[in-house]
Amino acid sequence: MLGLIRTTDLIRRTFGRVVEGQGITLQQYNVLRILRGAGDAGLPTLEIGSRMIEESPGITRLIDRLEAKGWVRRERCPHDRRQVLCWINPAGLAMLDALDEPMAEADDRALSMLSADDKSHLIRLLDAIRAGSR
Amino acid sequence: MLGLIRTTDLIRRTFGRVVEGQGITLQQYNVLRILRGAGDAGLPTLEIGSRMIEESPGITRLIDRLEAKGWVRRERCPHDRRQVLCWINPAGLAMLDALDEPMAEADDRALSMLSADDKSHLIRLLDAIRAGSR
DNA sequence: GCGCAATGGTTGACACGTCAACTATTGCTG
DNA sequence: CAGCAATAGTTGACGTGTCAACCATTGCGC
Repeated sequence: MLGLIRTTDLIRRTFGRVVEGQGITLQQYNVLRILRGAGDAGLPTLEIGSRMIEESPGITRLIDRLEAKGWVRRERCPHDRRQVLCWINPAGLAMLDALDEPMAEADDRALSMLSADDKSHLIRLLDAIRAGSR
Repeated sequence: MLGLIRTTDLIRRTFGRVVEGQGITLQQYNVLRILRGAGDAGLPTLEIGSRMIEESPGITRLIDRLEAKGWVRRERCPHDRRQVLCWINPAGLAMLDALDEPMAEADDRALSMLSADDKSHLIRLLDAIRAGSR
């Protein structure tokens, strides 16, 4: 239990330090990654939220900040005017690209001490915990 | 990586929900547990922080709130007037006691899907990650 | 077509976590 | 013993998570 929390905090900080070089936080990075994956179609606000682990109010403000920094564009959807679609813009894409390499390295380093077997076992155990904590 | 973060978030919320019945957060609960363990000797602020995973400013304010709710007493240490000692008081102890049982149950439930072997394996893997992320 | 519940978001308020800057003490060093 | 670095803690500012309350828009049922 405690080990889980401590380990995750450590990991989060490690990756946070990688992205902060670009003046961004880990959560903001995650949102941008999701938007990059969505491509030209864009994504409604809550859809982004559901791909993270967060409640909507957090998402709204997260995107407020990304928009203020000029990495994201938002527009009310014409078909369903309740929705607000979000896109990553070129500046955001460029910034993400600059992080791809360092993030991949950090990823390697973070789990380099585990064998492939260890990793898949870890994943199975974590999945089991989540499946059981319904 | 992602599994680690998702699982921990889930766990944190699960335990958070248990303690919120007493009008307390998980972090506040952790501080009180540490203070209960310290007994009559009390603990200096930063010592509490080092047993959690947090930087000092967070601790100061965490304890501000605990003191405001009447669960903790603070006093400047006479021997080293830089330090501020903290003690849990009777009201805090009573509140903690009320949580012992539900927390133990939640603990059982949270990991009930894992065998003893699985648990020790998980702990080993997590320890390995922390040891390697130096 | 009207009424109303459901859906999609936003705002306000509060608890954290973290960084940087600052105060108060200690205690070492010359 | 004067001076200064190290230690203990606090304050300010900002990003993030979460709850509750709220507004706008849709779309279903009658």
